[in-house]
Amino acid sequence: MLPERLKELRLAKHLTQEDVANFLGITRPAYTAYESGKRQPDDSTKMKLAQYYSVTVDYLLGVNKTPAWATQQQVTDLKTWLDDPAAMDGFSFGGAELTEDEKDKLKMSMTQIFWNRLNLKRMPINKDEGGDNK
Amino acid sequence: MLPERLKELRLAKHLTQEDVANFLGITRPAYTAYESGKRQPDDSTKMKLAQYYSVTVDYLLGVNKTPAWATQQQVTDLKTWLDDPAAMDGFSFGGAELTEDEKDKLKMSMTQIFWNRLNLKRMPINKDEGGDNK
DNA sequence: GCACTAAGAGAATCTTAGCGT
DNA sequence: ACGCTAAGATTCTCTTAGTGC
Repeated sequence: MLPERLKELRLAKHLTQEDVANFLGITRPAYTAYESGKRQPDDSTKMKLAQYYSVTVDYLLGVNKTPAWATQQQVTDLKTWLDDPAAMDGFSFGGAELTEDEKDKLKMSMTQIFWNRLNLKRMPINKDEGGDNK
Repeated sequence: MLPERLKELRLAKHLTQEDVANFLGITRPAYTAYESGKRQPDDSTKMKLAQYYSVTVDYLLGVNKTPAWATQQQVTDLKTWLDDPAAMDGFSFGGAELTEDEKDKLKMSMTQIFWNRLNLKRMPINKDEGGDNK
């Protein structure tokens, strides 16, 4: 998932692999390996990339995917709510309206909260008291 | 930053290092190294942990910190807005109100958007046309 | 010029085993 | 019980050098 994101974001800004490699302070082949999925950048590099493209690390990793246990009804509910213009209408940020990009980021976060909420209902965290100590 | 987060989240759930290690499918010492900061979990493990604790990977990595270039005025503006109860008043999510935990997560995302917005004004992305081709 | 691949050195990680509280 | 450390083997990453479009 991370390779696709990197390529998508890079091409959207009309940058070459060398441009990004120079920004990161690494060589071209090293960055190529990221987009090829052969190697993975460390945390520091990932955070640099996320800030460079103004996205979250979660987005780079593809965390905001629909979980496997999601029902079709839940997917529909989420989409309906996110696509409702009223959801973020009048939602100002320190006096200034949100841009479309910012709304997208906010929707991504809300999507994550949405699935987390359902996940908590499905798998409440409870300590495993009963061990295998015969 | 990640070590502190892991310990903080684990203790909040009253879990032992072994509990988390078993969940991740690794040994106790391996997980201990994460909290000690001696080793770093791979992406897959980080995503597991983020979902386990219902937080974002950005939060685990400490991305939502105040940037170094932030002015005191900006910090104050952000805090004032986030602390305003009206900011998220009447903000329902598919009919259900947000919990305090969910509001915190949303505030974290908005904080990130806030700093990203200011960062874009400071450092607009422009391709480096002028190379060193003498 | 841009993107990809190969080989070698270097660095990080995991498990097993053992120590301290 | 819980948490931390040491040593060995395994695995991954980075740079340099070279190929194709």
